[in-house]
This record gives sequence, C-alpha cells and structure tokens, in this order.
Amino acid sequence: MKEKDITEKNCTEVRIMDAAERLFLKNGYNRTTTTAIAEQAGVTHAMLHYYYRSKEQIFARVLDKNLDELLASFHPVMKKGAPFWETLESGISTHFDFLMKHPELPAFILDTMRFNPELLENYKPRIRKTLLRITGFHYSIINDEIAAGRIRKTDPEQLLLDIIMLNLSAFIMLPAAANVFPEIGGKRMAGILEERKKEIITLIKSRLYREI
Amino acid sequence: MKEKDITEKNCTEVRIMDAAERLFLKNGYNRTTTTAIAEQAGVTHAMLHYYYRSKEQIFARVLDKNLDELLASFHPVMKKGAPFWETLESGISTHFDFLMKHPELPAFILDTMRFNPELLENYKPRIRKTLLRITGFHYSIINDEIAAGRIRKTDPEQLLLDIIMLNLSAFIMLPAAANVFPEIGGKRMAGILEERKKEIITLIKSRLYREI
DNA sequence: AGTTGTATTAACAGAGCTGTTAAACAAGAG
DNA sequence: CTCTTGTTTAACAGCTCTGTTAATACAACT
Repeated sequence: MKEKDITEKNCTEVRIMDAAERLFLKNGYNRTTTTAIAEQAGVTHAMLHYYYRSKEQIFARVLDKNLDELLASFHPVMKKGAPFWETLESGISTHFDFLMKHPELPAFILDTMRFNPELLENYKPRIRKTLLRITGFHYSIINDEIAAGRIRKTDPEQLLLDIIMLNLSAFIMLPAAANVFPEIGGKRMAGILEERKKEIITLIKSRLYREI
Repeated sequence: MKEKDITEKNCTEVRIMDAAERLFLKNGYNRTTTTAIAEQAGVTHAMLHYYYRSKEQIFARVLDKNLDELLASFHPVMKKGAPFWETLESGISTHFDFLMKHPELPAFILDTMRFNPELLENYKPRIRKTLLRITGFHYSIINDEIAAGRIRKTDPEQLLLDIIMLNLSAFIMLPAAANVFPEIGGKRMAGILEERKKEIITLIKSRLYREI
C-alpha cells in the first residue's frame, strides 16, 4: 500500500505537527506534553511516536521551521543602497512587522534559550552566522555615519541591543502583563503595539539625530 | 520539647526556604519540584510538607518576599523635589541598580505572569496600587515638562514602557543569550550591563532633549 | 481470496511528581 | 524513668509523563 499523501491537510501526520507547533510556541518544550499534543490533534499519543519517534524530534521540527523564518526575517532588513536612516528605519520596522505576524516567537526562543539550550546546539552555527551578518552590516553603516559626523557618537553594539530589546520585549512582556491585567489585552493591546512601533523608531532616531 | 528557634540559621525550616527561593527564582513555579527543593536543602521532601503544607504555599512565601522588595524598589524612584531630568535619571538608575542586585527577579516575575497568573491573584491589588502610583507620578512630571516646553512631546505611557522594557530586558535576555553563547557570560556580561545602564539613560535623555 | 505493508488502538512499563501517614527519634518536664 | 511534644524518616498512594508493543483494522496489489 502507498503512503498517505503528506501534503493532504488534516492527515494525522500534519495535524500532529500543527498541534505541536501551537503548543510548543505557546508553552515551550518542558511545559508541553506529548499527551497534550495528541489531544489537541485529536489522536492517541501513540501516533506521535509512530510518526515522529520522540518528543524531542517533534520539537526539533517545530524549532527548525520557526528558526528558519526568524533568521530569514533579518535578510530583507539588510538592504543597503537607500540612505542611512531609511535603511535603519525600514530594518526596525520590517523586523517589528515580522514579529507582529509571529508574536509568540520571541518568548518561545527566549524560553528555549533559558531552559533548553541543548536543543539549540545544532542550530548554533546557523544562528551565529546570521548574527555575524547582522552585526557586521549594522556596525558598518553606523560607523560610516559616525565617521561622516552625520549622527551622534554611539556604540553600535549597544544601539543594536536597544533595537532588539525594544522590539522583542514588546511581544514578550505585554502579553504576559495582559495575563495578569486583562484590561491591557485585546483591542487595547493592538493599539499599544501600534504606538510602540512608532515610539521605538522615534526613540532610536532621536538617539542618533538632534532634530527628528 | 520546645520549638526550634526559627531565627537559627541552618535549621531545617530556613534551609528549605532558602533552597526554595533559589530554585523558584531560577526556574519558576512549574519547573521547580518539591523533590529538588528538598535535595537542595539536604532534607527529605516530606519535610517541606511538614513545615509548609504544599508547594504552592512555599511558592507564595517566596513570591511574597520578592514582590515586596520589587514593589518597594520603586518608592525611592519617586522622590520629587530635584530638577526633572535629575529625578528621571536617578529613577532609571536606581531601578537598574536594584535589578543588578536581583538579576533573576525580572525573569521570575515574567515567568509567573506568563504561566501561573493565578498565583499572583492575591497580589494584584498591591501591584496595581504601586503601578498606579508610579504612572501617576511619572505622567505628572512628564506632562509638566511638556507643558513648559522643556522636553519634546512624548506619550508618557510609551516613555514609561521604554524605560521599563529597556531595564528589564537587559536582565531577561542577556543571561538567556549567554546560555547559548557562553562568550557573552561572565566578565563580559558585567561589562555589557555597565554599558547598558549608561546607554539606556542616554537613550531616554536624547528622546527628551535635543542636546544631551 | 490472500498477501503485504501502513495506520491505529489499547494496554502497559518505568519514571518522576505531589502529598500522606505511621512509625521512629530526640529532648525537656514531671 | 516515663510522658509529652516536636521533628524526622521511610514507605506508599495516586497521578501524569514519555515511550513501547502486541493486536487489529484497513487499503491496495496480485
């Protein structure tokens, strides 16, 4: 007999992976049980082991996919050619928009780095490579502008940390806060995030320029 | 027989609480097992239940103590009287220094908000009260300065988010990153944090003033 | 119809978790 | 010395978790 067509939506294999992705992204590796994944997918938990061998391998697939997207999201950020501030602003903005579409990703990666760094072992070279490209690009455009005296003196490393931390923490902290104070959830949250994007850009711009 | 003196260091009750605090702060509620606390304290896990009844009650004690310290840390921040920028800068700086002394606290509270908000239920009024005092104070001094035309126009809510997120994320993200890339741990981490504090202050200052 | 390989289920094994309990222990009081 | 009272231990109960396995259902090909 032939294997089931894996492209077919709603086949067991795909349902498991979808459920796994939902739960892993929401709760991280340790807090997600294979039983819960099976339940969410509407199959017995023996099926997970039949298709994917172990919890760790299911996680690896989910991680792989999402890490790829995350790392790929940095590439459009590094388009030289446009004037300096346009380049930087569009970088911040593009990255923020990507996170809007994947709001759980920052907390998911953070959780994995904190509690399951060993599961990231295989991906370290890829992460390092992307990180080096970003920092290289960022440092070069910043230092050029500083040398030309067009922006205030700034440590490029710290500026990059500013941007990354501001962008990520919006998606890490606000949902957590909304868990405790529901009044900042829902519609209000969307508004805050919209404002946040503008504020982060203004903040970085005023860090670099006197006049904004 | 008399009760054991609870002030006596190294008595079982205190050892348990110390171990519990260490582990809960490091790993959060779900990832900490009563067995691990007992092992860390060098007693059998039946003792935890003898002294503290349940895991949840031990956690409540740890949370209570640390939340108190965290909330109290905001009070010296709100000392009016000094000129505006001095007040704000010393607020940011004081808060950052407090986190330096309690580097695990931000991630601990974040984790609890994300995954065990019900354990915070009792503390919501206290948290809300402190939050209201902070925002009230912050909004008033910011709006005064804007009205007087001494700083750039700014949404006080977003500015407060800037400060909080920048301060907290230094202690949440850097240690996580160091887990995966050990080269940013240890001595280098201390350096980055020192720089970070200066950068955050400069960043906020340039957000408000053209000349810094 | 019978063979073959896949898909699925139910039951189980072994481990770890929280919490309980009955019995042993230690030390001061009468 | 014995009674009392607070402390500690070891064993267990009941649950959940990951992973395995043997039996079964099922579709397709010969």
